[in-house]
Amino acid sequence: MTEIKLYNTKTRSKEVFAPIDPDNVRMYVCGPTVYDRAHVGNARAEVVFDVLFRLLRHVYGHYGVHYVRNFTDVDDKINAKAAETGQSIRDVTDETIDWYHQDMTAIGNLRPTHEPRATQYIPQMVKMIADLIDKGHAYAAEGHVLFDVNSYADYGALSGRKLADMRAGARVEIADYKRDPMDFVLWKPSSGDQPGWESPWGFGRPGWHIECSAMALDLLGESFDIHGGGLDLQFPHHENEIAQSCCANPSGGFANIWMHNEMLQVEGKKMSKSLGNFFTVRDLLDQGIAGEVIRFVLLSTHYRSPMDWTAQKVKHAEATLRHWHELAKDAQTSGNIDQGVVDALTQDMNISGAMTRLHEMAKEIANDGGKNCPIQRGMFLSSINLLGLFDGTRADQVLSGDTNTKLEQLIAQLMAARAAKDWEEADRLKSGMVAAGVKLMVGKDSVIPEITSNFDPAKLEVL
RNA sequence: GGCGAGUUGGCGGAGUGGUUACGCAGCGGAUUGCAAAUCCGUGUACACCGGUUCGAUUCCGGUACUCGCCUCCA
Repeated sequence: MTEIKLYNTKTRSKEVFAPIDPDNVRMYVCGPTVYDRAHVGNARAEVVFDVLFRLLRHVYGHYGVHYVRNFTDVDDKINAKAAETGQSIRDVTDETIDWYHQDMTAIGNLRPTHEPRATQYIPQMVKMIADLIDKGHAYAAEGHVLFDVNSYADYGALSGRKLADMRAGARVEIADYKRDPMDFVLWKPSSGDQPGWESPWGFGRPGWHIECSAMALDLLGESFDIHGGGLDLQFPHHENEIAQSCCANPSGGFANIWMHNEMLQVEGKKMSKSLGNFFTVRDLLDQGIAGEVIRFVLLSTHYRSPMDWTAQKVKHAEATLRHWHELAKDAQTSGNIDQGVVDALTQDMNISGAMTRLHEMAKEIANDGGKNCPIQRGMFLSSINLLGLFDGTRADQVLSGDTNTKLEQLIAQLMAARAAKDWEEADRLKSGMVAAGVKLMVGKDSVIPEITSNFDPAKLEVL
């Protein structure tokens, strides 16, 4: 059995991954709050854990891995969005979930095995909250139910914080009904226009943190293997999840390995709406950047290092993928994956190392003039697939039928001009297509077009 | 204020106690109607100051700088 090493935030070290049940490997990753399009930062986390999902499946078998990624579909941001657009809350969440699936598919992410919606798990949350009250870890006050952080000695262990330090931070809401400023909400009252459910503590809605604890318990059990998410969720979200789950089910232990991906910046700066460098996956796709290119860029930096999204990286990713597509053309996936690629991934997801191996394989194939054995090329393709790289949208798939026809026409003209040694006409067609954002690889008897991110179909029409 | 991360050749970006990462760009060459693409060759870098060591970019301590989280945000 291939041995996987993963960095565990909880122990701050790389550990050999030993699943509780190798026939039922369980992973939970915090999913989006569904009020708007996924941005590139969201995408980074999803891509990272998607590669882990693929690796786990490779090692433990396709049906032996259970990956849960939730949708938070009850949240004040959603309420605000609904009020703003005049849509119902359900319409907002349904539409956003649909967008999310489209965007994730475009960048080559597999669907997790379970995608629970928080609103489907209200009874489980209520039960867990009641359980916490029974066990003396939570208390009701003025329609709220709060978790008593002082009742859990290990509170702060994941993020390495002490309660006293946290209070000194003093950026939490201090309410009269809280016994400690750090106590956080498990249940809060809803007024008429807010979404709510009946509960022993009145009509209300769950706090954010309890959602994940309840869904993880229901779908994966009291203990499971991996819990993932962005580093910004480490505190307070994951800290609170641990407190809730470990207090409700002390013998379970909750997640064994905690994994956090680092944050994403854009051109050296924090991505923010005010700086104007905030963009969604959809924005990039609309700019003609292929989904697999987005994925490649997101995978090019180790998941535990901060990464910078730059236009230059997009260009490099396009060039590399173009090359790889050319080499893997007509290859059949064999399911045989290069051991070097797998080995790199088993070292705490050293995707750069895997890419290096792919570059080596590309060189071996290219050196053979493209006439090498199908087994080698099949392995190349299968290895690329392990990273999910050819699964997203490709640049040449975003073309409309009309554009494709026009492009084929122009290429036929170019070939004819070359055959007739009409260099003037050939140059005119060639430079025109290049100006439209089509990269041309002209061989002796063929011309292969590749669409770049600058592609503008309108410029083809005038040729 | 609290917690944490990082500093690698022109750029991106892995990794290691002693041997070439890799990619891109550049340079030289092959090929080519011209380009592009492709192929061959080519680069000896690890912030600074100490310490440990036969030997450190790689371990330990410190300095400087950068960055992130702690606040809705992955």
